[in-house]
Amino acid sequence: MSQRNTAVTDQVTDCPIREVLALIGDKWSAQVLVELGDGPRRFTQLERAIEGVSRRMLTLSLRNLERNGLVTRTVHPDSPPRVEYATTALVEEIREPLEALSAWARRAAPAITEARHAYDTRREEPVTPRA
Amino acid sequence: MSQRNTAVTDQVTDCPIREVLALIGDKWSAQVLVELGDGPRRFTQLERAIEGVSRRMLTLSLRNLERNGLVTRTVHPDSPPRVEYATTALVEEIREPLEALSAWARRAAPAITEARHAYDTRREEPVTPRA
DNA sequence: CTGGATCCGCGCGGATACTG
DNA sequence: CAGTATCCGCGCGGATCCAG
Repeated sequence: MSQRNTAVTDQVTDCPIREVLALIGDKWSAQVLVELGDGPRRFTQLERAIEGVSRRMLTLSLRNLERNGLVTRTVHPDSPPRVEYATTALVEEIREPLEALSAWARRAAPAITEARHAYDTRREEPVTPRA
Repeated sequence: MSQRNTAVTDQVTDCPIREVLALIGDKWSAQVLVELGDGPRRFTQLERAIEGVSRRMLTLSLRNLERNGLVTRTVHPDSPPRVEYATTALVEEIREPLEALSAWARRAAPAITEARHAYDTRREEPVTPRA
């Protein structure tokens, strides 16, 4: 079974939000779901769409999503091989809150940047009074 | 500055959902926000409420949340020291989608467990036909 | 009580090469 | 095209000790 696909998921505690993170909280899975939101995609399409992902990690992410019932994998008996991934009904149920979080991220970005700057400068000044 | 509090956050790509994960996608931050959802809490209260968290990670998580403007830290000049943490208005805006995700996690749990089981057995049988 | 400092293991994830 | 196999660095996070 190569690389243990039970990696991210399985047991956590019993905090629901932790369960969600266990499902899509790794580096690429959430973005995969986003890409699949516009309809089924082939492996290479995903690879190109998701900037910076390696084939290895894309495969692992897709395997996990598939194992947890969030993504389906259908192999078309063509040559060259042709595999399509798609989201399941389970994912539809979280599309909306996920969109809400995305929208919030965009809206809050300036405030967050400012908060970071404020925090950082607030912690630097006491160290180097002048300079 | 000790341990680089820029750990999780800062630059990612430009996928909004990745930004959210960068903010609260680490092991404990989301759960901290959940605990603070019922009102301000002291450090030790959080430590006890969040099963399995170490003082170190709780501190780091709180520092990150504070730095990104999601949590406030107020020190009451008492002896022994008394520090209270609370969520900011920024967090209020995502309480609802976060709740939605939590609710979904609870609802979907059986389906996910079943999907895992189906996937696992489906992958084991071809290996050991009998046994 | 509320942390900070240090040490360290382990697993995520990147790079690369190989395959049906 | 759609993966798999192997190697490996690095950073997350746990354990422990110390401090105001």
